[in-house]
Amino acid sequence: MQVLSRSKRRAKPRWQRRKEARPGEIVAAALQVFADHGFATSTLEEVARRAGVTKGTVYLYFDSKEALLKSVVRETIVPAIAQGEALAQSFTGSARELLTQIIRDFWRFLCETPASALPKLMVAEAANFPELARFYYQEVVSRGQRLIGSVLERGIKSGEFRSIDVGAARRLAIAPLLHAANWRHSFALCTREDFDSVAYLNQHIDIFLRGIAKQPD
Amino acid sequence: MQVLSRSKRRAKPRWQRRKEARPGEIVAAALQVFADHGFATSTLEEVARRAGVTKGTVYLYFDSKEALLKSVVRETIVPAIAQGEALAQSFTGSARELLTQIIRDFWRFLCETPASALPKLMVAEAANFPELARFYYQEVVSRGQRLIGSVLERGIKSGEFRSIDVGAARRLAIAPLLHAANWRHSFALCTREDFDSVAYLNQHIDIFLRGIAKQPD
Amino acid sequence: MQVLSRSKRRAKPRWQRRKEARPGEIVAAALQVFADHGFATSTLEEVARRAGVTKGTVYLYFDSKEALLKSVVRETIVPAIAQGEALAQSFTGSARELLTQIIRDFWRFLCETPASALPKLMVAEAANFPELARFYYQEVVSRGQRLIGSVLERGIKSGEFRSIDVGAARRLAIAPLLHAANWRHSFALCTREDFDSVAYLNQHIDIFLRGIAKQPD
Amino acid sequence: MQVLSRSKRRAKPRWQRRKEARPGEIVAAALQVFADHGFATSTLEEVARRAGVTKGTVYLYFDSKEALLKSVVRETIVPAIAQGEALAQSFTGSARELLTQIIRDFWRFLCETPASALPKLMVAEAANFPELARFYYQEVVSRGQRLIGSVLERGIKSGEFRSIDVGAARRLAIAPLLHAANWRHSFALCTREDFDSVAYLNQHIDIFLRGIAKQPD
DNA sequence: AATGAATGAGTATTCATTCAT
DNA sequence: TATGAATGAATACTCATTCAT
Repeated sequence: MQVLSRSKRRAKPRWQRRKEARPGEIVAAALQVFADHGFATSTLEEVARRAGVTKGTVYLYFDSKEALLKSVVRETIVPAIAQGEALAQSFTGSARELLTQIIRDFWRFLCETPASALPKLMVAEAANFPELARFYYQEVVSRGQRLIGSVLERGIKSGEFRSIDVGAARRLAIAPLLHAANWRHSFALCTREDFDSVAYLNQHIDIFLRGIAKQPD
Repeated sequence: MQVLSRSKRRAKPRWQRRKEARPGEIVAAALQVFADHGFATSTLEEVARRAGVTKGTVYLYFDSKEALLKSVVRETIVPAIAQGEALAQSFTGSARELLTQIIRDFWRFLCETPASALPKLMVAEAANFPELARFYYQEVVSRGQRLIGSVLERGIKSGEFRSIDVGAARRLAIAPLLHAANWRHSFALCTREDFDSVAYLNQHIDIFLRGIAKQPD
Repeated sequence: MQVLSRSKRRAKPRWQRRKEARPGEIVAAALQVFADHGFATSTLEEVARRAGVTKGTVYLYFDSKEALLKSVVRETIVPAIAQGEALAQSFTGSARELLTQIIRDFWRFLCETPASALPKLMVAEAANFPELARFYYQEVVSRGQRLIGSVLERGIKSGEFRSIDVGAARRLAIAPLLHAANWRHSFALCTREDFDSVAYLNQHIDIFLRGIAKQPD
Repeated sequence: MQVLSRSKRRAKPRWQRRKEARPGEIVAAALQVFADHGFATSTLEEVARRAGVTKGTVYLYFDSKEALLKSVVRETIVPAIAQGEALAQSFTGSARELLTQIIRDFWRFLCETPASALPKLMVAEAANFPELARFYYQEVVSRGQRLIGSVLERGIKSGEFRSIDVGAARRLAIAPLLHAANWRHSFALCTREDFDSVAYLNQHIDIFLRGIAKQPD
């Protein structure tokens, strides 16, 4: 009797209780799916399938499709910016080196993690979800701009950089990276043209640093 | 008598017959609507309303929502690239001046016409409409890259520019413009932060030209 | 001046005034189209195209799609029944010969004219257009039944036929013809199986006459 | 407390979960609705309503309206033909008796089950759905014809029947039954004329058997 | 008399969301 | 906790019908 009931309970559990692991898996799946099709075109069915659960389960952890998107944005971004800020605080070398470092870190983050899809997603959905856009703007864009801006100012003060318009330049430092991330999630899918990302990044850093340098190399 | 003649020359006919004007108006309306909500979220109802017609009329001129998107892309883009190419051919000044000119022209096109929404649209929908993406890539992106690339090479030959990686640099010349266009159609909607586009463009040209210059200014 | 205005008026008349011919052509086209796709699935666009006019012209002569169907039924059927009735009145031979003649005439009418599509059409649409069905029932079905019935009764009186149930038998005389017409407009389209209609008709007449004959042949 | 428990065991749950029962109910409802209005004119809304579900539920079980029609045809027909074939195999009496039996069985099937709508449906939609028509032709019409044909041949060999054209005669044996089924779903709806189906069937069997008999009764 | 551009009501289909199991 | 059957609102698309030309 015992044995039977045991084998019944254990042989094939209809589902697993994994309260802790689920949300993260679902968010990861959602990021992928949203990246592939865009938010509106993605179905929760596919998100669920990729997370290895069913539609209903998604609603166990997220209130709505939009809430899921918010979580995707939040969770994918949170770890990234703070790291850059910490680096800037503790860094002792030249502004030039710091800027290079930050750009490379951001690049690695953008290229080597699934986060590369976020810029595309946010640009596409900002108009549809203003609140989310504002959150992203404040927690990511704005902080990122301040970070880059502070480094530029540090370099101007130290005499490494020319006295440039920091408000514009901090955007210019990042724009090529966002462009590359967008590319990867759009035209890269339909061309075999190679985007040599290492050369591209080096070129950007090289041109940008020369462009803002006080003394020519 | 009065009544009859009155009803006969009605003050406002229910609709007008404007075969030539319609398609253009619908495309223009569609560009706006798609720019605002993205393709998937836009309804043909709203496109029609904004074009001053009814849904049925849209289908008189376009086979499907997707076909409408294609027309939007085609008609908004075609006139732009050719103009740049013509300029490059006829230009007699320095590469530096030509590059500046092309970037400014492109900027004006991107900022002062509704075309500014296209980069966002294409990045968002490329994965969903590979054929359209390929068209855009070939007719716009690729031609634009070749154009910029040829100017860079001209400058390298003439000794104005350093011997840079043209494949990467031609992207870097444009990336900030695309970034600004995307910004305008996303975060600009939910921040009051001013994006001083004139300063931004000048700064980009300045930094980029210094960055690729052979002799420091 | 005169010449010019003349050549203008005559060179290419935008359309022809053919008030008399149009309705018939449209009805004929409609019968074909309805026969091919059924009533609901047919579009007035196609009817018009096949009649060599445009949609608007159809509405010049017919109030609605349904009215067009009515005209199709009326015009295709009216000439047929009366002819049979006339034959019966003037016929002087045996009932057997008369029945054979009527069946063969009806068969020819059903096989050699576009009318063969009508039984299918009426069966399919009777529920949707009760008034039309009633009209068809009264003007075609009922009259046809009475005609056949009278011939059968004539034969019973004359001792050629057994004393059969005329109400049923008059249907049985016609059913195989209707079946063949339906076949032609349905399964015949998707099978290469040959339907030898001559043998089929002869067989029917042969079996039916033997079946109702008083004296075996 | 009361309120809570009340709301908890609600008297009537908004819907029931009946995965097994649904498809059959929907198919049954669809057959009725299609029979009433024809395929094109029927709405899934009405099918759903008659099945006691909502539109969405129909799509849970059937891919499209057309797929639903296919299921209707398949499920309504499958059980019918095989029964006749089995009878023919095991039957030991005369061909005459067997033929009578098969015709009566088919008649009962056609009159006492919802299947009576199928001939009308198939004739009406064959042109629009050739693949479905082919399926129906092969699985129903063709098998039915072979069945009747084999009985006729058996009777010819045994000397019960004359040496008739079997290809035509097997159709003639069935045509009156199909005609009656069509009648029921068309003109029967708009006439009060009584179709005495028992007398009709008996008359058909009587006439047909006499018509093919070798020796007159 | 004829056209065909414009309309707008109607419907199949999808999918986020709910909830009985 | 997990499922997935059931819902119903939303929308692309069609086409009979109208009417300005």
